Amino acid sequence: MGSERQKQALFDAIAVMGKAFASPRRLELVDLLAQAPRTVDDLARASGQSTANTSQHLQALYAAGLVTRTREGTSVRYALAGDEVLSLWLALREVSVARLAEVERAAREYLGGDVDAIGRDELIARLRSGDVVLVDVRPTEEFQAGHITGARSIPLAELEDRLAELPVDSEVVAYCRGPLCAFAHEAVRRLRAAGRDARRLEEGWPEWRLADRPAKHPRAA
Amino acid sequence: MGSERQKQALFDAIAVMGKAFASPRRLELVDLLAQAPRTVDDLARASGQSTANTSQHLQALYAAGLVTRTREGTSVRYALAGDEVLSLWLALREVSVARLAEVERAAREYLGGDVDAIGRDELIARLRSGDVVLVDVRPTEEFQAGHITGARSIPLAELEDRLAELPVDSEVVAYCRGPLCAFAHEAVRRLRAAGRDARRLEEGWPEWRLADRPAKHPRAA
DNA sequence: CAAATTATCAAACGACCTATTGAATATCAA
DNA sequence: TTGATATTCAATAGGTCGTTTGATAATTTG
Repeated sequence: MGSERQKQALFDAIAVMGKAFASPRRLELVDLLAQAPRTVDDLARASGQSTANTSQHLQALYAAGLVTRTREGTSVRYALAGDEVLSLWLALREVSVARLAEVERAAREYLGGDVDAIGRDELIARLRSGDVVLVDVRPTEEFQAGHITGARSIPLAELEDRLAELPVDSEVVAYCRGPLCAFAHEAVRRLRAAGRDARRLEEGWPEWRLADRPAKHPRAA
Repeated sequence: MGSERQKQALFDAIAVMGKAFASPRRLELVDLLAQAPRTVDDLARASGQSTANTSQHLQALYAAGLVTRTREGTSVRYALAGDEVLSLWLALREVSVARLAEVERAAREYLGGDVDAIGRDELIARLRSGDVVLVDVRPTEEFQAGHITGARSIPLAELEDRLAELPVDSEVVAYCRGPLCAFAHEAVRRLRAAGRDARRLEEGWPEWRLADRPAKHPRAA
């Protein structure tokens, strides 16, 4: 029968993974990696922290088994270690939104005013009948790493300049990184300001992919 | 559009929940609460730490929204804040076993030699045909707080004394707190040593209960 | 009301974690 | 080989976290 010391060693080992989720900066990196694999430098720029610090956090995530890394020439590309890790992150995020008022408040503040949303099932039906245009407003690299089948890529920064690409008579549905990402909210607000009929998809690309919906994987699994 | 500062505030808030999972002692408390609600004193004794320390950790868990508490006379009873929290804990544990070699190693060491196991579906079939006895080897209070229908309670400590209660011609299936709990492993070893035909159930009570009621957030599963 | 039980608080010390800085290493291209 | 880019390492300082100890608050019991 296992001893008390062995049981504590077990919890100590599990807490290594728990600790990995204990830093906001690391969570931000995990959230970025949930969209697409990236290099250290890329992650440092996207998360607005120094390269050395980013590297250090990535190594902590690596030690916790949450990410993999592969050398690519002069760069090192990090990626989430698997879909279980992705769903663990999504679950943590979801529970924290549900149970921590402060998270909910910070999310509302960050996302700005609420905009009309559309659910998965309705989107699929509308896509099938062809009377809706689906737009991926994330950065191009993330779109290229994987996106919802049938979506076209118009990064938020280019939205106003490329309005002409969107048919005037169809409703536009925008999606981005997930329910806590501000891109789709902002896209819908700008589309509405331009007189378009627009809603945001309730979920983002990672949630859609996990739900095993039609998706395009360039780096096929 | 949300500012960088607001985004960081959001991750800061989520990290509050992450931090709650960063301490082995807290994880042990969560694991105990996954079996049944308990008082501070009870948890302190069960986890082998001081009352003051236990109370402090419980308050950290409370601040992270992972547990609820209710006063009951002179005691305070803590409980997991919901099934989402339970499945989040189970998910973290599972991923850590899958991705951290050290967890897997510590688990093997703690559990002792491997013993034959039986899966959920097979157990249900065998229970229906009546040629198996299901034994819950957890402490009595945990059995009383909830158990698999049809199981009888024989805490591990009483197993040898109560061998006569188990029919000699039926196989015995033992279950406990979960796959990282040593009770069922040890029970099977003792039953075998007593000449009985015995296996352990692969999962424990919390997993069984969650599987019975499909999660409210199947996306996170 | 006083005593006993249970839980929380407060202070203090040590241990650990985080961010920064500057140096060191690895890979590629010339 | 040298230079350039990308990443990691090492050292440090500041902050946070965890445990212990002893005292305090809330509730029940005598």
